[in-house]
Amino acid sequence: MELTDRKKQILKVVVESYIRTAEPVGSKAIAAEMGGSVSSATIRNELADLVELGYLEQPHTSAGRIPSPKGYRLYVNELMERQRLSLAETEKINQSLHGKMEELDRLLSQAGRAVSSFVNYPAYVAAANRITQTARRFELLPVDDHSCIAVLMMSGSRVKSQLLRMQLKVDMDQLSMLVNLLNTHFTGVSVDEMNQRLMNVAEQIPPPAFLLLSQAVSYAADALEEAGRREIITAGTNQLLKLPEFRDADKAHELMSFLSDSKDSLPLPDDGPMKILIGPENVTDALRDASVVVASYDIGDDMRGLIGVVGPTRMDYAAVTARLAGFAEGLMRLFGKELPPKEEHKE
Amino acid sequence: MELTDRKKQILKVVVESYIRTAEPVGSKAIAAEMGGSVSSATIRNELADLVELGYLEQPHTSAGRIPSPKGYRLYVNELMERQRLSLAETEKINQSLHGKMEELDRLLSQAGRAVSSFVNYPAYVAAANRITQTARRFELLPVDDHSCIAVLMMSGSRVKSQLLRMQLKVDMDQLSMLVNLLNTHFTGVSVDEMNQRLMNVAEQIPPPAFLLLSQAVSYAADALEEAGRREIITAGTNQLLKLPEFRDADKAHELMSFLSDSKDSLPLPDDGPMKILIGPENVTDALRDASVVVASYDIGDDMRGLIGVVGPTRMDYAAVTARLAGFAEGLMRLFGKELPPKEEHKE
DNA sequence: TTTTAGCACTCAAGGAAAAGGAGTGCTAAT
DNA sequence: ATTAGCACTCCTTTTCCTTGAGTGCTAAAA
Repeated sequence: MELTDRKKQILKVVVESYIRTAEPVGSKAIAAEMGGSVSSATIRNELADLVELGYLEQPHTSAGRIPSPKGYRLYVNELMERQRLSLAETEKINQSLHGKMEELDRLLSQAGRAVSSFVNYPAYVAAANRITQTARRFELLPVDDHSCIAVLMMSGSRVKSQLLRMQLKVDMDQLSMLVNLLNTHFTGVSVDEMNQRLMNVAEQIPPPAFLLLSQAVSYAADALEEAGRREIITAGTNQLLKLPEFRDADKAHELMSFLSDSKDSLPLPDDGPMKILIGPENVTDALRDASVVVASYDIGDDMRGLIGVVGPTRMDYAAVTARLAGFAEGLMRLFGKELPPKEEHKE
Repeated sequence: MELTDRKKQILKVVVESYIRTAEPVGSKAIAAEMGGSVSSATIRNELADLVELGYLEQPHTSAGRIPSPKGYRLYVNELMERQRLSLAETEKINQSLHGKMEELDRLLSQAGRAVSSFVNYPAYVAAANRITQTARRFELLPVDDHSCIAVLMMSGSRVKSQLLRMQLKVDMDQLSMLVNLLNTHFTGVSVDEMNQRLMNVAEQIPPPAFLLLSQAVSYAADALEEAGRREIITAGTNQLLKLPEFRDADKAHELMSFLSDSKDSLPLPDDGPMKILIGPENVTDALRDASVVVASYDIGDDMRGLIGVVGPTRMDYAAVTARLAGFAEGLMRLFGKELPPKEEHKE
C-alpha cells in the first residue's frame, strides 16, 4: 500500500489535533479540518489504511485514532512545519537570558526555568566539557596570619576562589615561592598528574608551606573535577501536572522523581544540533511514555552545553523545537560575547 | 465543659492515628487503641464533646473524626512526645551534610534534598544575613593585556571572583594603585556608598583605569547584593504526590507551583529556634491546607539560616521537628567548625 | 452521675445496570 | 474512487442500589 500525499495530510491533521486536545481524533473532525473537500467516509478508509501501515493506533474499536510513535516520527521528520519565532518572542527569549548572568550555574538554572516556562513542559540544562579541564593559573592572596585566598583560573575563563585556613604561619616569601611552584608545575596537567607531582615535591619544601600547598592542590583538584562533571539542572517539573496524561499521581510521580533524582540518564544530543526521541525510542524506562527534545549549543574552549525538554509523546514538537533553537542560539551568542572570536594571545 | 485528661488522651490517639492513616478515626478503633479500659460508647460521648469544643471535626455524620487545626495545635503544644533521634540517625544526618561542602549554595541545596528525603515531605532552605554585607578586601590579578581577575572577599568568609575584560591596556602600576584605592575607600561600606565614592574619584583617575575600577565596583555591588539576598531553595516537591491529600493533580499542582515559584512568602522563624504553622495559621493562600515546620540555625558573622518542611496538616509533627532540629544542629556545628569561636584578629 | 449495651439511623463508597453517544466498518449507490 | 446510510461496538456517564462503618440516642447497669 502506498503512503499517498492525502494520507500524509490526514496524518498531519491527526497529530496536530491530538497534540492540541489529547483526545482521539475522529473521521468527522478530520473531514471538517480539511475543508470539506472529502467526506468522513473517505477519511475512514484512509484511516484504516494508516492504522494498517502503523502510523496510527486505535485505543479501542469505537474510538478515534491517535498517532503511534512511528506516526510522530514521520510527523517530525517530514510533515511538521518549522515554526519561525516572532521577533517579539526571540526578543523575550534573549531578555530572559540577560538578567545578571553572574556565574555559569546560575545562568543555566535561569535558562532552564525560562525554557520551561516558554514551552510549558519540564526542561533540563547542562554545560559540559569535551576535554578534561586543567588549571591555567594559580594565585594565593594573604589575608591574615592564618588564612589566604586561593584563586584558580581554569580553561574556559572559569574562575573559582576559596579561603584556605593555615595552621602555621607562612611568610610572604614562602607564599610567592608556592605560587610560582603552582604555576610552573601544576598547570595544564590532569588531576592525577597534579597529585603525582605533589608527592614528588613533598621533601623539598618546609612542612608549613607544604601543608598549604597540598590544600591548594586538593582544592584545585576538587574544583576541576566539579567543572568537568556534567551537572544537569532540571526545572519546571511541575508543568507535568497540567497535562491530562499525568493527572494520575503515580505516573506523574514516577517521571518527576526520575527528573529530579536520576537525571544522569537523560538523553544527550550526539551529532546534529537537535535530537528528538519519541516514546519507546527512549531507552530509559521512566521515559518510555514520554518524548524528549534536546538541543546543544557550542561555547568556546571546547565546551558544549545542552538544553532539553521533556513532555508527553504528544508534545508540541513544532513549538518546542523552534523555541529550543531560539534558546540555544541565545546562549551561544551570550557566551560568544563573553569569549570574543579572536583567540587568547598567550599560551 | 472541661477538657479532661481522658479527652486529651483521646485527642492524642485521634491525631496520631490520622497522621498514620489519613482516614477518619472511629470510636471503636480508639477504644481498642486505649487498651479496652473504656467502651466505644464512652468514647463516642467524649468525641461528641471534643467536636463541640472545636478540637475535632466530622467530615460527615456517619464518618469518624479528624483533628481540626485547633486540635493539631493542642497536640503539638501539649500532647506530642518529643522524639529523640537515635544515635544512628543523628549520625546519618551529619554524614549527609558532610559530602564536599564546597560552596554555600551547594551545601544548602544538598541539605534541602537531605532533609526532604529524611522526612518524606518537601523541604526548603535558605541562608540570610541579618546585617548588610560589605566588602572586606579586594584584589586584582592581571591575566593578560586585556583581562584581569577581580577577587572579592566579603564578611562571613565568603569569597567570589570573576574575570574582567578590559578594553584598554592597564599597566601594573595602575593596577596596584587601583587595588589600593579599592581597599582603602570601598571596603566596609554599603553598596550605595560605594557608588557614591566611585563618582567622587571619577576625575582623579585616568580613563582606562577608571573603566576597570567601575567594572570592579559594579561587580562587587552585584555580588554583595546577591549575598545579602535571601535565596530560598526548595527540594523534594515531588514527595507531595505520594500523599493521599495531594493525589488530586490540581491540588498538588497548586502547592508545587507555589513552592517552586513564589517561595518568598514561605514562613520564616521569628523568635525561637522552631516555628510550627498549622493549616489556616498560614497567611499564604496556597498554604491554607498545609502545615509548615521551620527551624533556624545561627552561623557566625551575623548570619542566620532557616530550614523548613512543608506537608499536609496531618504531617508527622513529632518526627519532623526532631529531624529538623537534628539538621539545624548539624548545620550549626558545620559552620561553627569553619568559623572558629575566636574572632578575627584584624579589623 | 458515669458508663455501657443495644438499636435505629445516616451517609459515603462501591458496584451493577442502564442510557447515551461518538465513532467505526461495511454495503450499496453514485 | 467516493459517498451516504446504517447497524454495531464499546467507552463514558448517569442512575440506582447495596453495603458497612460509624454515629446518636435511650435505657439499663454500675
